[in-house]
Amino acid sequence: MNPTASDHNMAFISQLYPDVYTHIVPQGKVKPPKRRRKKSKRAVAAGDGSNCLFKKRKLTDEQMNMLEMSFCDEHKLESERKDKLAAELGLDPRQVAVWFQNRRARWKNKRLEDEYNQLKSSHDNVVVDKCRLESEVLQLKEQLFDAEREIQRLAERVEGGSSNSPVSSSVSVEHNETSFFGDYKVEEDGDDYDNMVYPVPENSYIDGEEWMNYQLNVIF
DNA sequence: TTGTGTTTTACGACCTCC
DNA sequence: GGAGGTCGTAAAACACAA
Repeated sequence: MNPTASDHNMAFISQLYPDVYTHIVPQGKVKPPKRRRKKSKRAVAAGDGSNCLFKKRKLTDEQMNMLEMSFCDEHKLESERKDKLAAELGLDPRQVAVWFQNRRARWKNKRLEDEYNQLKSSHDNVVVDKCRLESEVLQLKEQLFDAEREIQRLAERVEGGSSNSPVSSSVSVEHNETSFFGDYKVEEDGDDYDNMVYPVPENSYIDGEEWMNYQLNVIF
C-alpha cells in the first residue's frame, strides 16, 4: 500500500481530531460492504481497498455550525475560502468541497419543496373558487328557471282571461308551443336551460344579479 | 437486538466555463 | 485541460419501531 500525500494529511488530522476520523487499523477480516461500487481513487491509492485508512464520520457540531454559517454567507466556495475553512476546521479541503456540494443539493431540494407547496396551495385556492362559482351558476340557473315558469304562468293567465286583448298578442304565447322562449327549444327535463340565455352586449361586464335582470328585461 | 427507513458523507460521471 | 459545478448513488451513520 502506498498512502498519498492527502492520506498523510488525513492521518495527521485524525490525530488532532480523533472524533472526526476513525483510524482503521488494518485487520485480517473486514466486514464486507453492503453494496458494491467502483473503487474510489483514494481506496485505489491506499491499496486494495480493504485497508482503506479512513472511515466516514459525521462532522462535529462545531464544524457543522461553521460550515452552515459560511454557507449562509455564500453558497459557492472559492478555493481560497475552501482552504481557509478547511484549515480552521481541521478538515481536508476536499471534505469542505463535498460538504458544500451536498449542502447545495439539500438547499435546492428544500427550495423545490417550498415552491411545490406554494403552487399546491394556490392551486387548492383556485379549486375552491371554482366550486364556489359553479354553485353560484347553479343557483342563478335555478332562479332563471323559476322566473321563466312564473312568466309562462302569467302569460297563460292573461291569455285565458281575454283572448283578444293587446297584452296577449304582444306576448304571443300559444299553447302547445315553446315560442315563448324565442329560438330556444326547452326539453321537458330542462336540460336545454344551459343554452337558454340571451347574449349580453359586447364589451359589457355584468355580475350575476345584473345578468339575471338583463335576461328578464330581454324576455319582456 | 434487529430490521428498516432516513440522513449524511463521499465519489464517479458528466458538463460548463475560462 | 483543469477547476468547480450538478446529478445520481453507494455506503456509513443514525433513528426508531417491533
